[in-house]
Amino acid sequence: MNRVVLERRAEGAVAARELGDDGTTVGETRLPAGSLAGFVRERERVPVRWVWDDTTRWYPALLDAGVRVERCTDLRLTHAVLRRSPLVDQALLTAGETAAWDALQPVTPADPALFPLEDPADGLDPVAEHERQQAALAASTHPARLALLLAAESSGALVAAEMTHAGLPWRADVHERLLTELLGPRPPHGSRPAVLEALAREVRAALRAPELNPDSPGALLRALQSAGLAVEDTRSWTLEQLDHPVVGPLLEYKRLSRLLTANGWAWLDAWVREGRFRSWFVPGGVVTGRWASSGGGALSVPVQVRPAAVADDGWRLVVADVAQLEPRVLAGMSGDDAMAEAARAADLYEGMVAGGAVETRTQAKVAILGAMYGATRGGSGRIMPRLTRRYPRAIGLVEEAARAGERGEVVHTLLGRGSPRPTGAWAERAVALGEPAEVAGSREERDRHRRAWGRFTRNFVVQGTGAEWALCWLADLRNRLWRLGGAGPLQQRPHLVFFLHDEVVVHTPDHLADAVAEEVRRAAAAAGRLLFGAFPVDFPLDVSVVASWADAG
DNA sequence: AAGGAAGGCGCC
DNA sequence: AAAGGGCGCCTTCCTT
Repeated sequence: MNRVVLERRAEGAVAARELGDDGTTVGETRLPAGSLAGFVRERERVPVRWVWDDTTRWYPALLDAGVRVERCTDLRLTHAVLRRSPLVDQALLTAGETAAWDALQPVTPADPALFPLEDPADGLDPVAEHERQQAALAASTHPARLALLLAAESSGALVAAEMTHAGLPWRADVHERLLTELLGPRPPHGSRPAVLEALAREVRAALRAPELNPDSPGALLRALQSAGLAVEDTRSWTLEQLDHPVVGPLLEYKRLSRLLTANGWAWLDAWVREGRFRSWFVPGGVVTGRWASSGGGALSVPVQVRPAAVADDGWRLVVADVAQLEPRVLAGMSGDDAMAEAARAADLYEGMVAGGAVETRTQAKVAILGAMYGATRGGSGRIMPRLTRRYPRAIGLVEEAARAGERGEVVHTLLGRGSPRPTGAWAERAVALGEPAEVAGSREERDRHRRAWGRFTRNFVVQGTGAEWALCWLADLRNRLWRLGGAGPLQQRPHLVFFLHDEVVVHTPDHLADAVAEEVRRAAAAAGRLLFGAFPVDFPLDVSVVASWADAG
């Protein structure tokens, strides 16, 4: 399949350079300003991979023009992956431009408009960068895995742009009704809603602190202590342990205050337009490969307000999430037959009980989370030896990742995404043994940092490979949805509107909802095969076809 | 006035 | 024996 490299020129013109299979230029088209969308639409009739510096700089305008692309290489994202991958010879990526590619940031429509050719991306040569990346990939120790990662990462960039373009269907009227029921009518700017004000009065009375502002953690802590309560912080979890009349109203105040500040009327004003919630998804925004988001808190849309996410008339939401993604990924990447056997159950934790590793589901969950996060709250520590005997490869993999991190080494995901190098005095010690003591901090402090980094690398390999599975799922699903039909632009077909780590939401015409649900499952199975080949690890989904997101699950 | 740290809490 | 991963974003509070 040919590739076409797009490059901005002066005055809004674009150069499109066609590369043949061997990477040599076989043609070049110069496009005057305004003609790019038409060119891309035509060229898409024959399979092509677009190569561009950064999807956020090209794709939103194409989508606005009604043009969808099948595949791309996002050089900014693939550069970032390759630069950190321990499977790659970094010398092959090095050039005068490398630092500029390292520094390149995605853009959002909210960014101040850049004047033409003032964008740092415009000083970069995408053809040269693409050649360096292809050479590095070809020479890497696992070119097939890395190539899959680069393709998935780039597909993710397309999905992210498409999800922002389409937006998550959001009924402001439903949301406002919910706010009014819980908080009272919208108050004038700067004052508390009636329900919150009443709760604040109750809190002040219970603590005999008539001037208290319950939003001030410091003042609240002092008031609690003056009332004779032995607390060191004001977290909800701490307050729940207390027996005092203030606890009820204070917890309710915190719950509703959180709703008001995070997803209240101001949030609606800022983020919901024309029936859609539009935030920006940031592929590769997290070092592990998970996505970040920007604007509106898309990574934490509370269950409380999900009733407002409602499909259009004649449309449905297909909501799908993977049960226990990360333990399943751990079973697959470690090749642990016993854990894969447990993962054959719809509930992996029940599978562990059935396999005799533990007595109860709760034990199973605590133990697995402990193994993946490095936590051992009492009970988990006692179960670990049994877990290690029963699942030697799975537990061995995360333990080795933790030890490597503690030694200051880089670890990597199944497909080759590398962890960051540790910084700080303890890491320098780890690398250069025998340095003078007392360089920075106490021995205890250094050990604390070392163990914390071990917990990070322990989790990195699992979280990061989980993110790779999810990217493959998403990329395959995107293409399946497109093929499901329709002739119109994206928003008239089934399309993705939300993605969060192990969960997707598809907005689809009613009559295609069941077909979408089936494709979501097939895409999950395909992702499992892409990452783990024939190794038998299942990724069962919970799939709901609903009018409102709140009805899923 | 602006910026950042800290406390806190929502999501996976 | 103990050891809790990754985010975004709100308000308060302090510094510059």
